[in-house]
Formats: sequence, structure tokens, C-alpha cells
Amino acid sequence: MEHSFDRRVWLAVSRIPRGQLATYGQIADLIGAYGCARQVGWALRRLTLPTDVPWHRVVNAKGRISMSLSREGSDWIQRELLMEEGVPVDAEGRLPLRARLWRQGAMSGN
DNA sequence: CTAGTGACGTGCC
DNA sequence: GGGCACGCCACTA
Repeated sequence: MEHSFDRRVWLAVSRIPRGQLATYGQIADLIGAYGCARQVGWALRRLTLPTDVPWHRVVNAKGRISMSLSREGSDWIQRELLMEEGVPVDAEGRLPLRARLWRQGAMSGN
């Protein structure tokens, strides 16, 4: 049983500060799996709630919550959790990604 | 083995 | 903004 990938994803996600956001691609890049954003989604999907992992702080590059029927409502839970943290969520699921993007030491160069 | 699908991303029209 | 194509990898039929 090798949760190596999953665990790396969860650890990276756990480092996201409260009230900030990160994208799937960003997490993938952090764990050295550039281009494997989709696998990050799979890793989060394997999470069992409740969890210590702030999975709700991970959104897609479009700055929106990834809505899907297969999530059975977890996408709406994500919306609730984000608003609880002070992150405004648009009626269309859009988020202020540009302003709330997590930067772990990255320099501000746009 | 192949084909399709998915909590994704980038590029191009 | 929307739509299409391709690449990525795990899972399922």
C-alpha cells in the first residue's frame, strides 16, 4: 500500500494557510508532479471526511470550485467551508483566486 | 491489451 | 466569456 503520492498531496494541501487558496496544478508542482493536476484531484477524492486536510482550499486554475455529480455534494460543502474562512464565493462558484492565491515564498512578479 | 472517463491545465480559435 | 484538442495519470469495463 503506497500512499506516497496521496500523502504528498495531503501534506502539501495541509500547508495552505487558512483563508488562502491553491490550485490543483500548484499542488502537483509542489510535490514534484508538474502537469499531474488531475492526479491531485484523485488524491483528494480518496480523503475520508472528516479530515485534517484543508481540501476545500484547493480549486481549479479557473478560480472556481470544480462542481461534479460524482462528488455527491462535497463541492457544495467546499463552498460552505470556504465562506466560513472568509473567502467569498460567487453564485457561480467563482472565487477571488488572484487575491487569495497561496504563495509559499514565491516572489511577487505577477 | 484497448477505450472511456475524470475534484485538471494550457493553448488556440 | 465559450468550445475544442491534446497531455497528464489512475481507475474501470
